Amino acid sequence: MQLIDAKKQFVQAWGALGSQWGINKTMAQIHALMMLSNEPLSTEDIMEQLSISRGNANMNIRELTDWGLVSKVFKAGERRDYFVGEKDVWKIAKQVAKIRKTRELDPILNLLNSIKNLDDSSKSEEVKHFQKMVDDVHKLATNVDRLIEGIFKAEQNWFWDKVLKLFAKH
Amino acid sequence: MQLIDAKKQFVQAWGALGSQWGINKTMAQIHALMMLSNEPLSTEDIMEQLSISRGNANMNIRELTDWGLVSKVFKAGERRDYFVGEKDVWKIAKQVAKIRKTRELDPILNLLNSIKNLDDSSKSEEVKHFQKMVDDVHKLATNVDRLIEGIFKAEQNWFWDKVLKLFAKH
DNA sequence: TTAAAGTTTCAATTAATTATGAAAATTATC
DNA sequence: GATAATTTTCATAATTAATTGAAACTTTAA
Repeated sequence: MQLIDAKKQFVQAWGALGSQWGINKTMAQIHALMMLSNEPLSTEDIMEQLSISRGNANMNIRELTDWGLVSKVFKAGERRDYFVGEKDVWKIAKQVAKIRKTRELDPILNLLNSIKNLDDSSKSEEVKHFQKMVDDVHKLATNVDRLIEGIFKAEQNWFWDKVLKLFAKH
Repeated sequence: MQLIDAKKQFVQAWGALGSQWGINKTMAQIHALMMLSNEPLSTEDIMEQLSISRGNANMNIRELTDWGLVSKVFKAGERRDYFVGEKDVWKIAKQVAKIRKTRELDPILNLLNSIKNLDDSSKSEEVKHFQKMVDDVHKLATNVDRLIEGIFKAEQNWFWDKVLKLFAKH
């Protein structure tokens, strides 16, 4: 396989993966391009390589910048903006986890807290079951929350070494 | 708060969470209803509680059944189908992980394998960088794969006990 | 200061996804 | 085996999400 084809396949697959996880396809594809490129890319480069409009490119580059996965760089003697993507996949994963935790997990934890105390003190089976389910979900969500917090602090090698060892015996 | 409002909020939040992770909102809401209900629910019940059409209800119940999160039950003397949802949140999480691993992670791993060997033996910086990135992503994906495999085998308490202990010192 | 280059915005359009509902198919009951 | 109840299918409609492209805005440098 040629480099150019391999790149295309990677970009395409990254876009598809993003879509399946609620991330705009174009955003994921731009991210893929940025990961694969040694050199900073301009908006023009991205428009060309993905055959997309200027507005689309601009908006998704901004979104990636907001996520902290891409940053602007200045090229000497060049007027236009160039961008580079974070290349460390562990950092990328952590960053995505951090953002999604804040946006999605934290609100769910708040909601679960607020609904677990009902006025209804009837202790009916229905109420008891509801409270048990909410509590179970809350416990799992809290554990996931702590796991993510742990990941933020951990080093990649340390983390995988420890985690994978856990399962080695089984 | 009253039970009925708390349920509504939970169902609504579960739907929103699903949407953000590439799962049809209605499918997630039906799943929420099923989790919260002690009793089996019929298609009619679901149509009524979520104000959705029969076709929509039917399709999403089937999808949940395919995911192994809901099963059909027979009610004595009743002609229509009733459904119950899995109530064990750990099992639910494992099942979702299993399905998404198969559908999404495994294909990505295959792709990464197939693109890492290029005809281009030029050892240009460009080729080297590409191969390094693909390799890094592949390593991370493989570790995630193993983590999920481990989760399948582990018991909930054992798993969280071990994992959370890992981070206790830090 | 101005005009050319580059960037951003956003209303309008297009594309993709979901939902509807009625007809067809299936299943149970008499 | 006719019919009534229920489920499934799927073409079409509705909704939601993504994209375009041109105008407005900003920056640079002559």
